[in-house]
Amino acid sequence: MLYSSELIKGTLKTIVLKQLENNKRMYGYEITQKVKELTRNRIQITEGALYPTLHSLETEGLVTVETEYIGKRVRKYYSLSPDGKIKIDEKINELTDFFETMKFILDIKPQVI
Amino acid sequence: MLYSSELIKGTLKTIVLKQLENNKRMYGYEITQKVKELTRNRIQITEGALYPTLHSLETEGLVTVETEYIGKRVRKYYSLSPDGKIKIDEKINELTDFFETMKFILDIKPQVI
DNA sequence: TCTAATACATAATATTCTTATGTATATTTG
DNA sequence: CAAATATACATAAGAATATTATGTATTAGA
Repeated sequence: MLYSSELIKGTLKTIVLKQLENNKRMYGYEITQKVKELTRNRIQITEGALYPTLHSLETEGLVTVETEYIGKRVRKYYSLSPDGKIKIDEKINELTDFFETMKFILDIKPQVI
Repeated sequence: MLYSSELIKGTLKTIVLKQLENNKRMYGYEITQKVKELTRNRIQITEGALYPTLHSLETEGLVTVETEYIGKRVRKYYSLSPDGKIKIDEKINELTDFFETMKFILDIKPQVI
C-alpha cells in the first residue's frame, strides 16, 4: 500500500530533515531507501521530488553538503546545519499540533495499538 | 497561530467532505466559518481554494448542489452523494494510517492531553 | 452612510509534486 | 561474461492545488 501522492505534499522537507537529524550524514539515495524501509513501502520518495528538495534545503541554509567519490561514482553527503537543527524542531512541533487538529475535526479516535 | 500553508495541501477535500458528512447540508462560506471555528483559527480556508475544490468535488460526483436564494443573494448548498459517503470513509482511513506512519518516522510521541 | 460581513466566482501566479528522460557506474545473475 | 538490475546523480515538462488579487453583489451593523 502506497499513500496517495497528495498526502506527502508539504511534509517532504520535514521527513528529509528528520532523517538527517537521526543519522547525522546521509546521501540522497540513502534517504529514499531508509524512508521506504521505515514505512514498509508506504512512502517512496521519487528522485524528481528528492533532489530539488535537497537543493532547496541547501539554498535555505538548512543543510550542508560534502561531495565524495566512491570509486568513480559521485555521492553527496548531506548534514543538518545549526539552522536546520532549529528548523526541524519547529517543523515537528507544528506537525504534531496539525495532526491533533486534523484528528479532532475528522473525528479520528486515538489509535490503541 | 495559523498552520503554514503547505500542511493543508492534500487534505482540503477531506476536510470539506467531512463537514458535509457531519452537517448534512452546507454552503461554501459556512464551511470556511465552521472549520475556522472548530480549529480555533488554525485552519482558514481561502475562497480561492474553497470554490474550485467544491466545483471539483461536484465534477467527481462526490457532492450534489442545490441553489437557493436568501433574499436576493444566491447560496449554494452542498450535500454528500452516495459516492461521497464512501469516499470520505476511505479518505479518513488513509489519513489515519498516514498520520501514524508520520508519527513513527518523526518520533512523535502519543499526545497525552 | 459607510464599513464590514456575507456569498459567490475566476485569473494570474507560486509551489511542489509526478513522470519522463538523461548520464554514468557498480553489482548480481543466468 | 553479457544482460539486467541497482546505485546515484540531475533536470525538464506537465499536473495538481494552493495563494493572492480581483471582481460582483447583497446585507447587516456602527
